[in-house]
Amino acid sequence: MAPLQVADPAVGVPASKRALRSQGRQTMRNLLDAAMKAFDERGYHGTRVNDVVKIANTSHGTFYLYFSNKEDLIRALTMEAAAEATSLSYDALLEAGISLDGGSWDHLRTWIDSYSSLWLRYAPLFRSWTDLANIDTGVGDQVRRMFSALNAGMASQIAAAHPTGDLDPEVTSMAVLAMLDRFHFMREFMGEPIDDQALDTLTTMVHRALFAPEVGRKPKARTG
Amino acid sequence: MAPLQVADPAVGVPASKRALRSQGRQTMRNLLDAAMKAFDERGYHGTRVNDVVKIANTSHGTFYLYFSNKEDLIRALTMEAAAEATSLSYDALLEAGISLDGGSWDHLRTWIDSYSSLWLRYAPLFRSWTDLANIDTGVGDQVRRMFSALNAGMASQIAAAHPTGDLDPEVTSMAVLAMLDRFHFMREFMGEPIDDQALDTLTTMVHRALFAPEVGRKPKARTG
Amino acid sequence: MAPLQVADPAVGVPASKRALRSQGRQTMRNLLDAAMKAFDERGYHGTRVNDVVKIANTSHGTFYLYFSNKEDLIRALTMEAAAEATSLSYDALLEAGISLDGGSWDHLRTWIDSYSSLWLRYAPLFRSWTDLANIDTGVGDQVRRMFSALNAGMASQIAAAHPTGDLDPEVTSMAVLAMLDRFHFMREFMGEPIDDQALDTLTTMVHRALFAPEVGRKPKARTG
Amino acid sequence: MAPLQVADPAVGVPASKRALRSQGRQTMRNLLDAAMKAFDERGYHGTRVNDVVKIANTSHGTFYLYFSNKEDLIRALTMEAAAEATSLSYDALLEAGISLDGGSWDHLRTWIDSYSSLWLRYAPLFRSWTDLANIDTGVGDQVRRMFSALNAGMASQIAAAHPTGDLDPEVTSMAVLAMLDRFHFMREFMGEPIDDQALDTLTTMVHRALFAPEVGRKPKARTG
DNA sequence: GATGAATGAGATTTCATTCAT
DNA sequence: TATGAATGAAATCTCATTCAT
Repeated sequence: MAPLQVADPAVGVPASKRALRSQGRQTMRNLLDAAMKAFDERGYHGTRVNDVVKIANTSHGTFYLYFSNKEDLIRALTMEAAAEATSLSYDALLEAGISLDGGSWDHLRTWIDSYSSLWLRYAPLFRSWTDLANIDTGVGDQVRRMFSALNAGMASQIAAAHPTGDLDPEVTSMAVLAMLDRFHFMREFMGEPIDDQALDTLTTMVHRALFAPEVGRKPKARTG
Repeated sequence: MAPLQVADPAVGVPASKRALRSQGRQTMRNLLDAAMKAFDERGYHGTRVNDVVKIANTSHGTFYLYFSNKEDLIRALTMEAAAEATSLSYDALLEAGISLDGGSWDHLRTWIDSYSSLWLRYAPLFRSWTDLANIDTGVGDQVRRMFSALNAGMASQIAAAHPTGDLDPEVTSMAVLAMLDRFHFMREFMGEPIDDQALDTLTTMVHRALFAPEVGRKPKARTG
Repeated sequence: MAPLQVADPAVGVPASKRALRSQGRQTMRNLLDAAMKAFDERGYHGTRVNDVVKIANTSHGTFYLYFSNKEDLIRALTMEAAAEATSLSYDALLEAGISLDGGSWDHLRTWIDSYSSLWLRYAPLFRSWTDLANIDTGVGDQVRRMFSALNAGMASQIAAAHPTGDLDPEVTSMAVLAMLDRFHFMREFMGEPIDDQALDTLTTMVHRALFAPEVGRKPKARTG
Repeated sequence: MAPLQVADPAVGVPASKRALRSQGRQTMRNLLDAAMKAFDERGYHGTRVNDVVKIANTSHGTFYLYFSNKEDLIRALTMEAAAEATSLSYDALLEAGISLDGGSWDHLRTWIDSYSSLWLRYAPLFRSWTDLANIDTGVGDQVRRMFSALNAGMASQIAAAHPTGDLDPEVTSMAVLAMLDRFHFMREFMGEPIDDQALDTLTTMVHRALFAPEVGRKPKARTG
């Protein structure tokens, strides 16, 4: 089962200035890639501009030709990642012929697969977001926007599948995304593999959470 | 439904030294609380020792009387949090008379409630861990140990409830913990409340994921 | 003929923060004095923070404990200088028993003497102002305020001496201050001494310009 | 009353090299003008090569085709200004039929007018000189030479007008130049106009200072 | 115990100048 | 001629940590 085809990041010109010639574009790409590598190795906060330029095999001065500082850099990367992530949302799912309407386990699995490869690709970034989103307003808003879109798409899929569902689609959807996201992080952190078996299990859990008939007792009405 | 009684947070002597008189004990407590506050406002990396001592209304010099450095401080806090978190694990659950054996929604709800209050109490710390765990080995290991315990406890509960279950209890349990943890973060981040309704929904989802009969297709055997 | 007694600079706490103990006040004083020395040797723009701390025999970090940057430093010095300069204005003159009312050459000489010693004391600063006043708004405004006061005082003295004078006192006064100020700069720049003889000549010129009966033709009425 | 005719500003080749075609000549002129504009806005020290080339609508590389460095640029401008200023000196005055011999107010006024338009034209440069002259030896010497010529010319005019004068012509002349120069600066700095009225007043003051009969007491003989 | 002052390693950033095309 | 890209020396600034009182 192939992952969803994700959109070409393209990205290119972040917060920047003058139009770049091809040499300039290449240098900028190098810096972005280098940053990703550096973040992976040492985390955002542990990464020095110095580390990035060393990996990109260029100079300090050059870095500041393309980014006004480290924050600018992570915003550029975030923009790329957010663009790709959006490709996993509602419309993209439909376009890819994937729908949760029928409660299809396979469709769900395909989508989770796509999410998984996205996560793996941008893991260093995703890890940083947790911390950054609460500090840097720029990144925070970017992430919020992206996440909003993702959540809304998922929620409407869920709603469509559950015309008479008893759970709030927005809350449900957020719980699903939370599980997916953090599961990846935890597996890596604990040194466990993220393989097909793990994703199968994950899929089954999500599938049950969304489509299983109610078992056991329902929550009582509450005040507050 | 009252939250699980969590362990006395008094914690005890961090990485530090000599027995403290009550004045000293108080100063130290002030510093720890101040640190928590500072982390909440600016994140771990954004927090300067300066910020902490200002909030604690004490001086630079005093800080280093109680902690050998900034890491020492966060390790102390982590230790407190980890101690409390452990109280949510297997043994604690049993002691509290809570068991998932029967697939009781109410028992699950009680446990989730406990988790929720723990999370809310230590949110600033939890947010930092994501980033820190990859940088500071000390904290990383503390968190890993704590998480291991939590996961093992949860997994054995699941196993007990599902003697013939088809999903790996360790993986399942990690997915549940992931969902709980991240759900809280996301709700806060998106400005949504973490109220009884949200926790009910969450509980129902976990309950279904764990105890629902299989619906739809099962995963096929895979290679890889 | 003794220079006017100028006010105690006192100054002390510039843009700064917490109350300083005596050690701190001393360090700050050292830095201010060192800065003056450095500016004298290399001009404001030629001076590095490094130069200042080397002269003050302290460290980089200490500098930033007292000043947030080089601009902050020059603003502190400017404040001192402006305070002293104000002591040469109207009220100070009267208090010192000096009045231009009678067109007294001696009184004028005394005042010019005071100005001269002020200038010599703050020469490095005065030189920088020309350039800085147009760049840094902070310094610009400080200087403008001080100069305004000085000019107003002088103008009212002139007006008092010339109840029927034909020249605008404000313009006249500015011309006098201009001459005094720049004369000092030029003498230094051209390597000529600023001695009693030079100041006598200067005094006589100012005296004539202010009190001489009109000689030759007056300006015709003009348009524009 | 028309200003003195000032020398052709075409200047000529600065520190630079090969004969320039007309296109090159134009580019160079653009750069010089741009520099003037930049200096006016941000002062010499506040001006980056970048600012200049942006205003001149050309590139970094091009700048260094015409000037070997930033100092070279300001020296070129200084040379232009100095050439024009020299046109206000002795010979130029005589050639223009202007002489202070007779103590003519009108002749003085004409000369001051010329000085005034020169100053206004080169204000950004003049402002920078104060600071620069103490840093850059090249510019310092250029200015000193120019000023020397100006002063000598003025002094001999004064001497001629005062065969039996009691004041040192060199000192007197310097005081006059000082007044003229700084008066312009101060008027601009304080936001006051430099109009005919102001220049009339200035002229009258200089005229009195130079030609008025002694009033009041003379300085006593001094030692030192 | 407590504190204000001092430190300096190390990170960030600027910008005049050179270079390859 | 002209240009965009690259460079790196040198400056600024931060902040965890130590010290003297």
